[in-house]
Amino acid sequence: MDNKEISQAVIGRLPRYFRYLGELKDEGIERISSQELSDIMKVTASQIRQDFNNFGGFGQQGYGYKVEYLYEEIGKILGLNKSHNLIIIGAGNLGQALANYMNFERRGFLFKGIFDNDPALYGRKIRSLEIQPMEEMETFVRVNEIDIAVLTIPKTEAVGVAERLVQAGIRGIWNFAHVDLNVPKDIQVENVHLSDSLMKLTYNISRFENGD
Amino acid sequence: MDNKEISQAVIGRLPRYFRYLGELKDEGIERISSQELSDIMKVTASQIRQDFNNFGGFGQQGYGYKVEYLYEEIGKILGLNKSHNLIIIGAGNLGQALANYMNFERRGFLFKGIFDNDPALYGRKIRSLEIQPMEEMETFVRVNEIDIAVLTIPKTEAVGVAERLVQAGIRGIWNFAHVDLNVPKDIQVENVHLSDSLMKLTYNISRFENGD
DNA sequence: AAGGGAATGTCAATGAATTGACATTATTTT
DNA sequence: AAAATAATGTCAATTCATTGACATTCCCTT
Repeated sequence: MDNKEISQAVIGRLPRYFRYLGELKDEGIERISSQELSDIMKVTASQIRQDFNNFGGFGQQGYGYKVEYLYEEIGKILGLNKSHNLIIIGAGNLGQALANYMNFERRGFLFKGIFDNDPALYGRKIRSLEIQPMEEMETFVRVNEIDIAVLTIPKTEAVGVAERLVQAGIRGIWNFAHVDLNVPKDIQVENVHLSDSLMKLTYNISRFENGD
Repeated sequence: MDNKEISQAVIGRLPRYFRYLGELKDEGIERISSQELSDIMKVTASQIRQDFNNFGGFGQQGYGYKVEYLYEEIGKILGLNKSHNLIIIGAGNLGQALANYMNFERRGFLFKGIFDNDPALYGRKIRSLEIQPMEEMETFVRVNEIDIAVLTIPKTEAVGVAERLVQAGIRGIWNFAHVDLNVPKDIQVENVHLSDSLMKLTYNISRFENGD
């Protein structure tokens, strides 16, 4: 593998390529050119080739790309060839919704535990997982080799919990709390700031109303 | 107002400024310089000034920015001075979680209805809102002046429902379905593709493991 | 009231990302 | 087997975004 740094702009596009290629594969399509993919995905063919070439050539000149092979390779790049153990911190509405969402499991994301600090919830089951007290979080992470913690707790608690998770050896945090976490740079954080997303939407709506 | 196009890169940063300024305001801090904000937010002071200047000068030379004023102005830019009427399409786990999330209401996002096509759910209440059949969606949008539809339905249904919403006069779609919607360009779409986000996280985790 | 200090607003320079162009190479056809 | 075709891989050009530098302007103190 080439070890030059890949820009996050490129990484951000990989899941979308992966999704479209998966759909093409399911439709039984075996090969595709960057131009055809360009038409479907509404991005330039040049960008597609440029993006893929960051990881070495996946295609064959004069032929195009083999859909299944390309799909598999992008999956590997995204780390989807291995399974990942996750825990959810915060058994509120959002935490429960994510725990119940089956599609993640199909991609190798395995929910191993769910934690909360409300005693009223302890022992309650969500899809075969019992809600556990937060005190047991660290031990659980170590014993069960948890890679990823999903933070669905209020922002006031999030920073402290993140620190504890880092101490316990977590590798990545999927952060739904509306706060920026400050963790060592070898710990990956992916933020999902829903209200930020909603504000972008209202900006674009009102911008359009004001005749732009 | 200046009507030159503002890049989405800038727009994407506005909610974060807004959040930090809100916190500063709550702490009773009245003024701040781009350099101080830079230290807190870990972005360059130059970028902060450049970003704000897209909308005309908010600051005073030699003094800095008035926190409250800046907060209000960015709120206006983001369209948060008006309230927005929303409906949720899809009363599954995620739809219910969003309906129950109180913080949106505080910012003027008013959930007016929730729809599903499962008759077993009709009439069931989520926070004072009865789940309604999807057939009533279009009429409801028109009668209640709904701006924004939140799509929390499977991707197979999402494209068709989006078209119906556009016909009914929706202004924006907050799309949680894992599919790209194809709508007229005067209709705004903001995608929240959770699995894409999770894949970015696993990419960064595995990239780090492979000693990059 | 005037001068010094401080921080903005803005211009220029740099850096990053995207697009365009084309030589190269594999495939397919004759 | 050779020529024609097709589409990649890659280089160069362009566009866009970020950073740096500084003159200008405003506040605040004396």
